[in-house]
Amino acid sequence: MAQTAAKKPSRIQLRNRRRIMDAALEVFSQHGYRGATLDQIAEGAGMSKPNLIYYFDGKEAIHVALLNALMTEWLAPLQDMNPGGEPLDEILTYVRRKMEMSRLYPRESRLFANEILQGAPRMGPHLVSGLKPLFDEKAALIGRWMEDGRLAKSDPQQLILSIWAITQHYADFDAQIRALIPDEAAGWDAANAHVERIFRELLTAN
Amino acid sequence: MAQTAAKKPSRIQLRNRRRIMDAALEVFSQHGYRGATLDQIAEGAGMSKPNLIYYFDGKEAIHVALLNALMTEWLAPLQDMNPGGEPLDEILTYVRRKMEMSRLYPRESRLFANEILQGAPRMGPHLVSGLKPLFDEKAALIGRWMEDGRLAKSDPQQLILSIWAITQHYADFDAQIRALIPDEAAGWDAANAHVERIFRELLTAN
DNA sequence: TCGTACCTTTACCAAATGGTAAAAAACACG
DNA sequence: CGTGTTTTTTACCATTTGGTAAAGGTACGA
Repeated sequence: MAQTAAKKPSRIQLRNRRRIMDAALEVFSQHGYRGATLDQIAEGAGMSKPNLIYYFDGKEAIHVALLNALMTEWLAPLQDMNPGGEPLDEILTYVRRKMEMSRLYPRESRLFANEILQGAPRMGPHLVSGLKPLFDEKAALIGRWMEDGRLAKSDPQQLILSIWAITQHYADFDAQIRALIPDEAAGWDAANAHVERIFRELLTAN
Repeated sequence: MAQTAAKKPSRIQLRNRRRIMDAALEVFSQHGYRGATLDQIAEGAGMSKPNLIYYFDGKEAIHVALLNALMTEWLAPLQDMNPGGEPLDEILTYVRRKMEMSRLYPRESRLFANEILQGAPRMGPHLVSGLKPLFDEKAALIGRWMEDGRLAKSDPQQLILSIWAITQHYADFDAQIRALIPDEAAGWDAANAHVERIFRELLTAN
């Protein structure tokens, strides 16, 4: 049972698992859970299907492993929002980092979007146990900043949602955006400027 | 060939096609294209699978029919943005109508999101031929309003994108939102207020 | 009421898909 | 080397799934 991994993982194991996760991210993010096939993932990972199964208990196990790994990295920018910092800076920095993630890691964003779109069937608990505490903590922090008059008042929870909505949109709806704005040149610059402007105006309203 | 529909569709045909589209919307929006099965749709429509195929040429034909129907209704609010109206009102009305659509027709929003997420494989042409002209027209309109000093200046294309991002997020990421903000009571009121505030601040910035 | 066109069901099918069994190959290491 | 363990391959399999063939019902105008 390579999966239980109570022992030390061998070099080969490490390499192949990484390959699998990589290929799986590609396939799952592009086709969704049910649209992805083990054959596609196996081909992407450069190994046979039974060999996949040797490293992961099955299709669902791969997907869950991906989501788990994703969750951790994904939350870092929010986690880094510093209660001791300058409120506007902290939030705009968060916004910028989210934009950067959408630009650099669109597959991860789409994997997540796919899962949520379908009702988070393999992630519901994770949302509540992993994301919600952080969400509540940071919403409370922002709320305090607003109370202290360091930011224009608005609904902190809604604020976070709208940051997610706008920033992730650039990754998730990339196909649409490219169809509507074919000019790729200043694409990300215009997007970054606009998004920053939105939240700056909102948070510094008189 | 019931599908070519060069004749008058009978009562039964009308009724059954509507049933199928309804069931298909439910299934496709929840599971994505490949995750949906004809059996599920057939069951939802209350008929046998071969009977489905009698009314539509196949799985893909149903999906395409859905997307086509969706496109038309979906564009109405943007189409209604009136060049003769008061700019801020026109845009905020558009925002409100989009929020209303997310609240009332989340399945349609998710169907669309699913298709875009996967690269718009069955919709690419439609985006360019149907959506892009309208997008360009309205972006130009908003641009003129800004030039005339009737709205705070920003990037009109990005503005429209951000309206879509935020409003559709409430439908597409509903599962996440409900996990994070279980209090359903003032959910839509808070969302509506926040979203309106965002765009009001942006468009009336000094 | 009869015929015809429309609608529905029953019985299938080929391909795809997630997964298994077991033998063969590669490897680690004393 | 030789031997026990890890990794990979080959050959399958049961189920699911999109779709078809063809016969049986049903509505409805003449």
